[in-house]
Amino acid sequence: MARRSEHSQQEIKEMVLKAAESIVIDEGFAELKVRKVAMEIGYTVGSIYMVFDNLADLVMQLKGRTLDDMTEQLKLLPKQGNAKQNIITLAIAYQTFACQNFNRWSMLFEHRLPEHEVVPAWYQEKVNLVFSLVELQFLGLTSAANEEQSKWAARALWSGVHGICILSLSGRMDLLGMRRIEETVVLLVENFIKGWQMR
Amino acid sequence: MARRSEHSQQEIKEMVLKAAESIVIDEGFAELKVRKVAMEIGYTVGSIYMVFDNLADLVMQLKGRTLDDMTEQLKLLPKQGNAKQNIITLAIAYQTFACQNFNRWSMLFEHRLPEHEVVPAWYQEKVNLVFSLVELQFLGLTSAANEEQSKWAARALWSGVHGICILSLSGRMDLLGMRRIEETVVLLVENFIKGWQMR
DNA sequence: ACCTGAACACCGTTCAAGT
DNA sequence: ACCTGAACACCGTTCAAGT
Repeated sequence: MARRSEHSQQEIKEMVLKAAESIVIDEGFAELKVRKVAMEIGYTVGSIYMVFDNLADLVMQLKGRTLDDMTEQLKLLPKQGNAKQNIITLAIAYQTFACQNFNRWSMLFEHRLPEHEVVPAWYQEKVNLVFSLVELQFLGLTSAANEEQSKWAARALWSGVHGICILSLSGRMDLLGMRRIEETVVLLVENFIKGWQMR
Repeated sequence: MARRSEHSQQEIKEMVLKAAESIVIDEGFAELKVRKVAMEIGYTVGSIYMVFDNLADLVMQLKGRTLDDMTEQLKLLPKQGNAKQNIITLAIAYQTFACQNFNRWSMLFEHRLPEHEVVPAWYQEKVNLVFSLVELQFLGLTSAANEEQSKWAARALWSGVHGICILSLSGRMDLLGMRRIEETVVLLVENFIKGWQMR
């Protein structure tokens, strides 16, 4: 037994992440088990702990990848001169990503670090990156806006968009269907911006 | 052994809920275990299953109680003629409840029913009750609003307020402190209503 | 050095067996 | 009828032992 060396540590790490990602996508975050991942890649449980501290570590990496995918998708969006339209486009794209990658997206918020554990800086940075895309557009919204206020407004609105996605996609709102959710997102964004611009 | 009959089924049910509630409040939802509850009330694990189908059932009852407490607190709020002010008051009260009852409030959204299980009607009704408080105020906001549109706007905004609470209280936003969160909530509400009223 | 797999502690849930 | 507590299946994690 042991000493196979068929794959480098790096390769195993990648295999684990790929396998774990598939499980989350196909069966949901609740179905992600260390033993299942190990079996999937043809190794035993112990080997997972060679490349990850523990399950929480593995999950954080997965969450990071999900944020990367989301950021990439948001960055691909066509930009126009109209900042307001860009924000609406971003909001719809966020909601679309949440719908189309529901299990991975849910994982971002279902998973909580064990008590008193701090969010790693590299992860927080990825979160900030998403927010910054909206903040950037908010700066282009009105000339007379303080940069700090702009940032603040962007985060308030983006949290709001997120709230609609969370409550809608958890079946906690009865009005359903992606179409309806998208309309709700647009409603929030348009009215908020309207109010913000005439402050 | 067995056959104690010191408490009625109803009494045991109540004892279980009280004990479970304490555990969630003091140690968080993740620390809620059947064995811990049983020990707390001086019974054995099996007895929990006399009065609840399973842990998920027990948790749903707990969540229902939390929603009841929240509704009660929101209903106690002083009402003025000004619908806009009432909505702001409601939003701040929601955020305050979330802060002051963080562990119980988090449980509402951390807990997910096992795959394909439907939310019980009685629970959905309690959720709707919360939403209805905001919807009612939205009807008083402008005379020229379609009732359906009003309801829609109320749910959009309320989801938004919830989003701010979720992201802020999970330490996912760097601007911190309850004060700052409250200001963010007010920012979202005021601008949304401003935009909504001039549509 | 790399990997195994048995072992440990800890879950939710069940149910035969006592009173 | 009420309640026990041992048993089961299933977790994450560790680590002595092999190659």
